[in-house]
Amino acid sequence: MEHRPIPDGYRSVKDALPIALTRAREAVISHWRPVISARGFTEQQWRVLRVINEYEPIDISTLASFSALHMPSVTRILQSLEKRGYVSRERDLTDSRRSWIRVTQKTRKVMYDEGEKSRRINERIIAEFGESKFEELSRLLNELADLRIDRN
Amino acid sequence: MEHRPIPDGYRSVKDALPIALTRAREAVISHWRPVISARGFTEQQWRVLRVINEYEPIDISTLASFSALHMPSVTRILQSLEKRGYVSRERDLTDSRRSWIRVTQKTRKVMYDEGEKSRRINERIIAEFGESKFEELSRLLNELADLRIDRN
DNA sequence: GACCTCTCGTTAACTTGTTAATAATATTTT
DNA sequence: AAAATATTATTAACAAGTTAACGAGAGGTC
Repeated sequence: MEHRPIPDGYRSVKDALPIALTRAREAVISHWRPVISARGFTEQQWRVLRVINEYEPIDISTLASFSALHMPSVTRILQSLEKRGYVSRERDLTDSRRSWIRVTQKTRKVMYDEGEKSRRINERIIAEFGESKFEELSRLLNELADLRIDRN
Repeated sequence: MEHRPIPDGYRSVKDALPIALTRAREAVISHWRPVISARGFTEQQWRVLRVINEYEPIDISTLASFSALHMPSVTRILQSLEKRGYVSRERDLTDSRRSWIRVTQKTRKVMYDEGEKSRRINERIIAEFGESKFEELSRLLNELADLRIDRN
């Protein structure tokens, strides 16, 4: 593919931040996907299970926020996970709009079984990339995510 | 939401890199989405148009790679854009599996009309975040995306 | 030329992303 | 208390993400 000159004042599309973020995310996830899908979960389902496992009991809005998924996605994911026996829900007694979600024993077993493998994958990525660069990247990403810019 | 202690050796799920990347991406995109959707495009359609506009004529595999989208997505996006008159395609004469994609005059006009606004949004984000941090982040992201780790 | 293999792009099926609307319940206002 | 407003979660509709299969060409190999 030949590269043509870019008009002044423009940065090449390929250097756009969203594309760089997408590529980086894909590079990281690609190491986990085989493990996760071998267990019969999607990446997002796995994320939801990990968040519930860590913070249970948790309500659905908080779950969506912590796992960086939209509410409709979480609704669908929970329906699937509940049907398959990986999570349970319980209506709040004082506010019946709210549900409290928990993982089941079945999930705890899966988490325990995969824990070691996940940790190794994580450590290998960090080691290969460099721990200090990893920390620096995490810092920058969080800072960018928390940026508040007025839209005028 | 109360925070409970995390088992040893585990990093909190919320600190996972994919979630941080997703949040950062959302923070950036949220500034463009209103502008793009006001023009009747999705974020991905817009990305595809920008890539074609910059590299035309371009084949579909290269287009997918440059815009960080999967082939099936690009196929669907091109069908939609072609139907609406924003792109044209032409079969390669020597290899009839391949098509060459170009933008139409209609697209060039839209790009021209939105160019100034896009540039301002971009500059505001960079200014707010800090140009040196922006460059450092871009560097780290590209390096992470290009990491090759063996999967054993 | 017949066969095998590889590549380009599309289709299919299912899950998630995205936005808007909706139902049900809580809270606030008057 | 009645009415207006806000919050929690689900549903709906369409676009894109993901994986696998498929069709149609192109490129070797015999």
